[in-house]
Amino acid sequence: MSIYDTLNKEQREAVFHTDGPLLILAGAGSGKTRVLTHRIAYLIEEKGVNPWNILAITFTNKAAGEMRERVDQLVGFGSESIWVSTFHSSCVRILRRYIDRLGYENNFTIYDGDDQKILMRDVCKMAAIDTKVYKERSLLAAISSAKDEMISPEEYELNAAGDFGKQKTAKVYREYEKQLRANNALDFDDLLVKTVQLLQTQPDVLEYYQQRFRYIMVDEYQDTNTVQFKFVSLLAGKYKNLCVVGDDDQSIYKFRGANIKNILNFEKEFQDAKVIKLEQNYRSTGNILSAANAVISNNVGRKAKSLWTENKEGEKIQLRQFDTAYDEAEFIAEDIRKNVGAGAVYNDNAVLYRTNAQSRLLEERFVSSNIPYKIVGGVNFYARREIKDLLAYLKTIDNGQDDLAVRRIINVPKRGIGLTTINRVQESAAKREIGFYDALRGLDLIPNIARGAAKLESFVALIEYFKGVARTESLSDLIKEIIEKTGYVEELETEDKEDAQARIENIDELISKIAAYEENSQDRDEKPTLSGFLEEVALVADIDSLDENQDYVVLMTLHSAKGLEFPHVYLAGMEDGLFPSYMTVTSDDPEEMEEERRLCYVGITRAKKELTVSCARKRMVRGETHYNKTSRFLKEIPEELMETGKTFREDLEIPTQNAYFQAKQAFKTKAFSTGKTAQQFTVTKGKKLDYTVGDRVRHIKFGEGTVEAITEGGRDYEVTVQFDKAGVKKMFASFAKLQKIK
DNA sequence: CTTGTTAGGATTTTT
DNA sequence: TCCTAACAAG
Repeated sequence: MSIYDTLNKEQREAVFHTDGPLLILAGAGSGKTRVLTHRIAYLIEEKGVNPWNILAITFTNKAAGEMRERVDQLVGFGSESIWVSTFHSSCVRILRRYIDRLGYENNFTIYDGDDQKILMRDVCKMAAIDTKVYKERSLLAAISSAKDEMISPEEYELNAAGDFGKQKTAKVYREYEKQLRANNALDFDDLLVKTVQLLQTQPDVLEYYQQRFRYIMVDEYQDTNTVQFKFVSLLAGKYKNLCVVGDDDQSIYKFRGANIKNILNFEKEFQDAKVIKLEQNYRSTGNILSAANAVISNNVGRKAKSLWTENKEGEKIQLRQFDTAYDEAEFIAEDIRKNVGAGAVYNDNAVLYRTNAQSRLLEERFVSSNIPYKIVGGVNFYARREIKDLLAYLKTIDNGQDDLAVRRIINVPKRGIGLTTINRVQESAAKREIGFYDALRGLDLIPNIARGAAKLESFVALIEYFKGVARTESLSDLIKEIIEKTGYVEELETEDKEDAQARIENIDELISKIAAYEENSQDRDEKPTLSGFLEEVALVADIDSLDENQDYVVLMTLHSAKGLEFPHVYLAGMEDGLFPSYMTVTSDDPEEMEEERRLCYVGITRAKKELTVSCARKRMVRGETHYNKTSRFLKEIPEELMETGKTFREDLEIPTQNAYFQAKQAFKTKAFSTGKTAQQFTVTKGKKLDYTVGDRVRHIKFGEGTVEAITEGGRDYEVTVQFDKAGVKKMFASFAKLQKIK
């Protein structure tokens, strides 16, 4: 019996078809990862392919890690020399070796969205563009889609003839590119664009990678954009051993340039491509799958396919409607608690929503219900202020050409270097066409900075000192030295007590991430370098931090949930205007609604055993109360598949723009809630706390600590606790749910 | 040059 | 509602 016997007919066909182009259309839950991993195993074990010649591209680092792990289990040895990585990190690896051929230095830095925006602001200032008329974000969006389509600034300009707005954009695009180059920096899109440019212009480099990657596999193929497709087709151009796996029904990144034509064009670009459909679903119950099929069948533009399953019908889909989003959150928390009581672990449950902002209410509810949870998304760890500051130090030490980084930290912590001084340096640097940091090193050449000169000099001396440390000491020592010498943490502490603790924790985490990086490199027999660390850090997504070994409920957006599965799934906020989003509802492009529906399909098919969909009649959005109808997607699920609780009333559909009605509602709500608060007031206060000053207590998130003070707040007790790990926190007793220890 | 105040924007999704 | 960036005052 071999490992391939457990596959079905189509899966086996896909695994055994090793040579020549192959397109696998894999429906949700049809075991595509199994096919990919078994295919790799088959290549190595049966076909004698050197692992070194295999490249597998996934969407996230997490998926890459999992794939490697699973291949590891199937293959005896050698899996470590397979390249399994994301598009972006593959490109970085190639560019680090060869980008000097395009006139960059090999230690280029990578700009994230925030960096791009700062750079764009400077560009607009320079080009005298009013950012009130042309927003940085929309300019960047235009440039990004141009890059996705591999349109250069010059081409963009040609296309812009006659269109004033486009001409402006073209001008900005050109200047933006110039600045990036001057900073020796690439943005995310550049990583792909420059790699393709490199492969197109350097025959020997192309030849090398074509030889090396004789077998290429691409996961989540439906979400690739034009430049990614070009990258893959160049690499596979010689041997054509390219296997792509995708599902057009799960294409949810069109807004980011994902090009559905890549699936359709595949057979054109690679003639005699074999196409295999995987249509048996192993993940979900019959009811869940029927619901998913029913919803997605409303889309016109899709490849015909029919997913089926041998699984049992299972539970009906639970539909709940609530008065407010608070009620919804409360229900979800309680229901999860019920699941856990019935034998599930927290990890079996996931709550999915359309926008990150929805996580807040849920989080509050989970804290007060003592349910461990993890929120994926929102602000990336490496995008936090304190982390970016420290990374800017590291970047400055590593690559003095990154002006953005230098300017970020020149006065952080405060050194009395103000805007006027910085601008003078900037002007002088621009005039002489040298970098900001280089200008700092030749201070005497800059006019009118007599007063600031001494401070600037000591800043330069500090950086030069760090460079020395970087040469002789380990990375861990370097970061500690930076924190020490700059007094960064002390500065934080004096600034604001509330935030400071969390920020210091983040810094500690950064230190351990650096240590982990050093360890990992040593395991791989690589030398840990500053550039290496910065590179790794630039490309991590929040989803990568999900850890199956920890038991928590996962909260995330539908987009982040792609590729994951859970026994119990909650789709929250199923309301028109939220999901599908307001933008989509008001748009006159029907394609957008189809994409939104695909997103819904992705959400439904994440569920293995039980799916709960919920909505609220009334929801606070940016401080305003919105009255939403139930989502049109709910109406697309056949009624017989659903079960509604007592709380659901479909008849009640509230008009959105009726001022009188809203006023009436608001009045009612107010009247009602005052009464309720008064009640709560007595309840909470009447209830005595079972701990007092000096007692040891436990908090769900912050761990153990000692109560330092208890004060009577407006309607609740305010408790100050010194936590062992998390520092001092102030919180409301009824919200914090502290438990006394012993 | 630093600090405090205010006005405006954000929330559709992210490597 | 909350956060950021721009502006004004010390």
